Parts: sequence; structure tokens; C-alpha cells
Amino acid sequence: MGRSSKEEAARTRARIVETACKLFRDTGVEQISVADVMGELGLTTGGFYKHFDSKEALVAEAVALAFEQSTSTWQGVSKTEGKEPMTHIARLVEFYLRPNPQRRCPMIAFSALAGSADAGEALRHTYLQRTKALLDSFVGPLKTKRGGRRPSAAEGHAMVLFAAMIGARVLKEAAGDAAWANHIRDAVLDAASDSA
Amino acid sequence: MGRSSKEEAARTRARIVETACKLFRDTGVEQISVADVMGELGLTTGGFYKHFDSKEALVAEAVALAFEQSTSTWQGVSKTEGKEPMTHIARLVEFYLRPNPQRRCPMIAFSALAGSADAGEALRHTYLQRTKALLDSFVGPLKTKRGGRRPSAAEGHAMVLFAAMIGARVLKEAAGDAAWANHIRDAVLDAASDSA
DNA sequence: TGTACATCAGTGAACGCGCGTTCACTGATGTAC
DNA sequence: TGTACATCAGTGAACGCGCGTTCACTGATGTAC
Repeated sequence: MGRSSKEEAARTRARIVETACKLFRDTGVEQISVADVMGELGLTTGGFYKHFDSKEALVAEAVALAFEQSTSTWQGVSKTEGKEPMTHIARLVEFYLRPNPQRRCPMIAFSALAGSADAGEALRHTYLQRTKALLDSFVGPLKTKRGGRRPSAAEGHAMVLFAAMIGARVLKEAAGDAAWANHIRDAVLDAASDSA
Repeated sequence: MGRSSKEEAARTRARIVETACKLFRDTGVEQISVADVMGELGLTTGGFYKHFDSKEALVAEAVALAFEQSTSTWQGVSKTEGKEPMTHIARLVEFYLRPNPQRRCPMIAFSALAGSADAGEALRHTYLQRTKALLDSFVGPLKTKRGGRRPSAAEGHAMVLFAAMIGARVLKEAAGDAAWANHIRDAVLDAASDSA
């Protein structure tokens, strides 16, 4: 097997990022090796470094892609809309806590990495900016237009729901089908739909 | 250096668990090696296996200890009390989200481990049982005595706050001092004290 | 357009390294008389 | 209580293994004439 065309190479590069994104997100960056990613694509390990300087560089791109996927799905859910801001939030919470999400949430999956001392600057920046963006798209519609920097009561309530849905999913992912984890999830769903 | 007395050996064993607990909790099980733990105590790696069958066995005990520490601190906070159940919860949330917690929360630190496919049975059991216990000590006082298995509205509200404080701390640990993470934390604190 | 050469995507073996674990050994501790 | 022997906590070197990364090599692709 010889050289690939530029188009093919670019496609390969993209496939590496996509595969890494999926594996890192669901299984963890530490548990997935460069060989795992390349093997999944039927490629050999050495070729990886024709596309990336290091595993860390791949991690940074894979995390960015995970957030892009989440954000765009999020926007899709948000756009299917009625008008009232509270139903907007209820819809997002319901989607976020849907029964069998295929992928883990990047805010959760990469939180430890983003918080760790040896995280790359690119990764930390992506995490912070993208999580803030998700928060804004959640709370944003309630923002008092051009006004006080103290969050309003409605904003506060939305932020609590944002935190609660994340907490509920952390526990759900750890606890599987334990009854109490489902009760927590249901309580958060109820709270979100009550705020309509 | 020859054999240690039984007392000394037992103390060494306990110190290994305590050190491992601290390091695993704050830095992560994968990032801390057996040599790291033993080195922190001024001991050599080989001796570890006089006390434990494997790293996995140590992890299980360290996680159990982390939860014991959390649970007992939790009870301490809960006992400093007035009577009303809602202030009980406000006090716990305030403690949980205090500005500079020395240790990470075991429910968060070990959630990925507990949820992963290759987690030991002992660890998973500890995580599930102990997290449920923390939830019960949070929600418990509100339980309708001996009554309906549908959670009451007050229970539901408490569960939302439980999830919210965990979500807030996940984001705080990942985001450090980012303003939005502090806003979320403040919103959860407000919600907890409003429920008095 | 056709030919000669440079490029470089992908291969597969090798590298150094840190990991969890094992092992022969030491010598103080514990035990049997 | 004192002596002889067995035990075993802790040592430090070694083990196999998987990891991230490097490297010489291959041959199709891209380019210069």
C-alpha cells in the first residue's frame, strides 16, 4: 500500500477524529490508546503521526468535535419550538435525560480531564467555552435584555435545572438502573416541566 | 530493615489505604500508581503485596474509606441542627458547595469508575450503596412515614437539589474560577436556602 | 500529453518508559520448648 | 525466663506488558519539464 491522495488523506484524518471522539467520550481518554483508534479504522499505529503531532493533539480535536455534536443536537432540539421560554428548557432537559442516550455528555465525560493539572491549554479552553455556550443556550432566552448583571430569579431557576440535569446524569451513568437514580432523574424532569 | 510487629503492620496497612484514598480521590485511580502510594509513605513497591492482593483490592478499600469519610462529615453537618427539614437540606448544600473543599466528592470522583464495564463488583456495590445512603440522609427526613412509594413533592424538590449540588460541583471542579460556574453554584445555594 | 522525479500516506518493527506484579532475600518479631 | 527456630513485613531488582512515539521503508500520488 502506497501513498493516498490528498482527498483520501483528509478523509482519513477526519475519520480518526470521529472515531477517537466516540471512543474517548464513551470509554475515556486514558483507556483508549492510539492503536485502539487506528485499529478501529483498519489502519496501523505508525500512520497516526502523519496526521497529528501527539495523542494530546488528537484529544483536543476529539473533545472539540464532541462539543460540536452536542451543541448542534441541542440547537436542533431547541429549534423545534413553541414560544414560551420555560417549555424551551423543559424540552432540553427532557432530551438531555432521555432514556437511552447513545453517547455520554462531553461536559461530564471530559470534566475530570479539563479540571486536571496537566490538561492541555486547548482542551481546557474548548471545555470552558463550549460548556458556557451550552449553558447560555439553556439560560440565554431568559436573560434580562441588556440589563443588570445579577441573574434574575428565572435565570437562577434555569441554572439550577442545568446543574440538576447534569448531576442526575452523572448519577445515572454511574448507577445504571438503580431505582434511586431513576427517581432523581424523574424528579428533575418533573421540576423542568413544572417550570412551564 | 526486618520484619515489623503485627501492630506496626496493621498501622502500615491502614496508612496505605488512607494515602491511596487521598490520592485516588483527588488525582484519579488511573493516574496514581502503586509505587506513588508506597513512595508517599517512604516504603518500597514490593511490600505492597504483603497487604493487598492487587491494586484493584486497594482501590475498593480506598473508595469505601472515601465514602465513610464523606458520610461521617455529612452526619456531623446534619447534626448541628435546628428542627426544620428544609434548613437541614440548606445546611448540607451549603457545606457541599463550600468555597474550598479539601477533597473531591467521591460520588463524582469515582462515578466513571463505578459506571465502567470493568469495575470490580466490590467497588460498584460500595458506590451504589453509599451514594444511596447519602441521598437518603439528604432526602430521608422528608419521607412520608411508612406511606406511599411515590415520592412526595417535597422529596422531589430535595432530589432536584441533590442532583443540582452535584452538577454544580462537577462544573466547578472542571471550570475552576470561571464566572459562570460560580453563578451556577450561587443559584443552587439560593435555591437550597429558599426552600427553608 | 508523456516521462522522470520528488513527495508523503500508510506500514510494521522497534524504541524507551512506566506500570502491576513476582521473587529471592533480610532480619526483627513471634512462638515452642 | 532463656534459647532455637519459624514466620513474615519490608527491600530492591527483575518480569512481562502495553503504551506513546520514532523510523526506515513502500509505492501510489503530485509535480516539473
